[in-house]
Amino acid sequence: MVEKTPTVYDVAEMAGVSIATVSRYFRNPAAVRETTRERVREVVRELGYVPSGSARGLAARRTGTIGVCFPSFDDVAQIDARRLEGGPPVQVRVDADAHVDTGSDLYIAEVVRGTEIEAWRHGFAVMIAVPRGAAAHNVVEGLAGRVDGLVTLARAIDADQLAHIARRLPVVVVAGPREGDVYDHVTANNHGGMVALTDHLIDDHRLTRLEFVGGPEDSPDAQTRFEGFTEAMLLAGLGVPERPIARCDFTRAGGRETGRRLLAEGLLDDLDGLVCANDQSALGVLDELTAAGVRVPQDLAVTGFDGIEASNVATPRLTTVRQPMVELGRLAVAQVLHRLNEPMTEPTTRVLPVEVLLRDSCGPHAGDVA
Amino acid sequence: MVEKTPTVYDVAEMAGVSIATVSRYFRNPAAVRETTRERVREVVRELGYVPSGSARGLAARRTGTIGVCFPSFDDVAQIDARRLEGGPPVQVRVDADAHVDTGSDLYIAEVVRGTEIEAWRHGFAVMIAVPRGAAAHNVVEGLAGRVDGLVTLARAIDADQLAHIARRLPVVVVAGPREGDVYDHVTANNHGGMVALTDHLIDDHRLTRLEFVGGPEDSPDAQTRFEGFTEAMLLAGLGVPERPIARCDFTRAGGRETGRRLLAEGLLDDLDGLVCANDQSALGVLDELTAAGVRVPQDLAVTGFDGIEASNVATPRLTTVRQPMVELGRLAVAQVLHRLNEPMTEPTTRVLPVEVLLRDSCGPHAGDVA
DNA sequence: TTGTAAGCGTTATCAA
DNA sequence: TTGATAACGCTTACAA
Repeated sequence: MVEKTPTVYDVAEMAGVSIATVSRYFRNPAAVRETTRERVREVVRELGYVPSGSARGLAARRTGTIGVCFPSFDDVAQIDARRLEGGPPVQVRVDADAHVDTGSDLYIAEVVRGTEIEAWRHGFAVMIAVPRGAAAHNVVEGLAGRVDGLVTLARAIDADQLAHIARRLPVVVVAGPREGDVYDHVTANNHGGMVALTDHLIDDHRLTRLEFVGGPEDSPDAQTRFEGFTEAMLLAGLGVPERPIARCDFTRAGGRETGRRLLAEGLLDDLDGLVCANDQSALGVLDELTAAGVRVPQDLAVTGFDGIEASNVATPRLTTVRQPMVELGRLAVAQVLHRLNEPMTEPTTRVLPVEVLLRDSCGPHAGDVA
Repeated sequence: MVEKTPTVYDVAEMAGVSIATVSRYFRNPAAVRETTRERVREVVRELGYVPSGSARGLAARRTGTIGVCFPSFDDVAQIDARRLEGGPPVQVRVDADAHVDTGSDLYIAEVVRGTEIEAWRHGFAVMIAVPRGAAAHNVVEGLAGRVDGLVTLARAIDADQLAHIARRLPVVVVAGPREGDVYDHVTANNHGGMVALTDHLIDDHRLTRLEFVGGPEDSPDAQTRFEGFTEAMLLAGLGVPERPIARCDFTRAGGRETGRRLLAEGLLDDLDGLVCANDQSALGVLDELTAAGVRVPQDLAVTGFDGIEASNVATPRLTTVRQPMVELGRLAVAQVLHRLNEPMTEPTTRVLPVEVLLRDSCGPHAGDVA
């Protein structure tokens, strides 16, 4: 950003054409004579001209970008404190314990990736924003003002503000159940997946004493999965726990903490299996069980939910339910785009299929299923 | 987007103030009398007013957003083909083989996460775009026109175009070496990390017959790591391979393919260890070695690079070099913001420290190191 | 195929 | 503390 920023006027003048022609050169090159086009191209190169997205958006009344909002699980204060540099260029250390420090949410990363892919397919860009901290409202408002439509994960934006911006642009909620709202929803079949998984444990492995490790209290996904679990237990005539035997925050560190607690309190002694609300927490539980000498699946079955890559690398490989995370993101964007054209149709709810992946952490498979 | 979009004019009229006051209400509320503020607030709520980011950006000559560009490793054609819906709501299947289908690049996800965090800290939004397919140029141009500065991963944007847009806004390149360019660079200490890791294999484990599994030909990171490896070998007086024993594309699937090939061709028979250019490929190699009955680390040591979570879940746990991925993203944004204020200073190169994590895949540790 | 000109919805300067 | 008003850089009829 060294030189004065050139505008259409500069290009037009230098190329000896009108600004309309310069605009056409970018928007609809075919409508410009070959020789003219060449002249404009030359000037654009020479001047280093880049069209202003703001001016474009203002004039055309569309930004060509989709907003994506998701909740943050990182500790803001901690982020603030962590310094960016310093220390020796290379540090060597024995990483004896499988410590965990990544707060990265693979699930969100995949959904975001899906939104980017679908947006790209339609020539849209993606703008991401995380409403955390005191300025959360401003973050969302800024985002809303800069995009043509918004995809938001459940719990990222408070209901009032969401209602406010939904008056101005299409909003699609990912992974949240409809709660009396009027937005389009895209979600995975959490309920069905968990029922099928629990059925498998009960029917094929003959496990009867099962408990559920829950997620955050306010996670609709975690809640739905718990309901799927209890429904399957109920239908099998088994005792149904009123609540999860424990809750954790969907992170692996949280899972380990939970694992330690359950072990310490002897809560696993009469158990056949632990059904966890997501993969990360299941992996954490697994860490602790293994460390404590509990054999999985022989002594205790453990299952996850999501189908992140780590679940497929763990020992034992984790039986889980794969959510189509990329597809969730893609479909959400597709729906935003659809509603941009068809504003007045009824709000929709799309439920994407899931896949129960039977691997090693629930016991040996009698044979192929389904 | 049902109602007519209200503007400052509508708000101003309805609140009985000028548009300037409405603008102030948003930009600098303290400069508006409390009672006036209340009146505007009321109207904004009532009208469902959301300020236009485009108009804002145009008038203020800054967008308040940072662009982030990264290369795509997904197969575009495949993306296009994959359908979004259909199939049974739940499918149950025995996932006997540790198949791999996720093309997600954890490294990129973490870097992007870092950019978002740092941008957020400064009140900026992040716009992401992937220049893939035929319209790659347009994607980048669109991005460049809509942001105040740009962070790009190496290889995402072609040199000509990068030079073009760098005339208009600050550009910071992540994970690419300076190649005669004038951009700011942020990178991890690939070289030092690999030297330290290789030294460890040689000095502490007494391994002498080592080979390197490379990454994509055009990856500067992969190249730098290979050089670190050969340098360490050379200094130890060991035979230095001219080139990697194999190359793969940084994916786990690619690693498995490589593993199979090496096994089939008997290339591992006289080897002590395999140093891989990244974690994903190391995990893939590990998959195949384990399947073939090769014991790691007893028969053969295997190491990775990156420090993604899966490397810490694998059996054996993968010895690797952890890159500060989030910090790379954060620092890149910080640098863009810095240059926005200080346009005329010399281009900088920041090299972030790495951490060699000694785990199980290189053999038992004699004791604590460093 | 090209040009003219009227917006698009803000911010910012200056004056009141 | 508030108001007029001139940019800001483009798109898009409409006319030529």
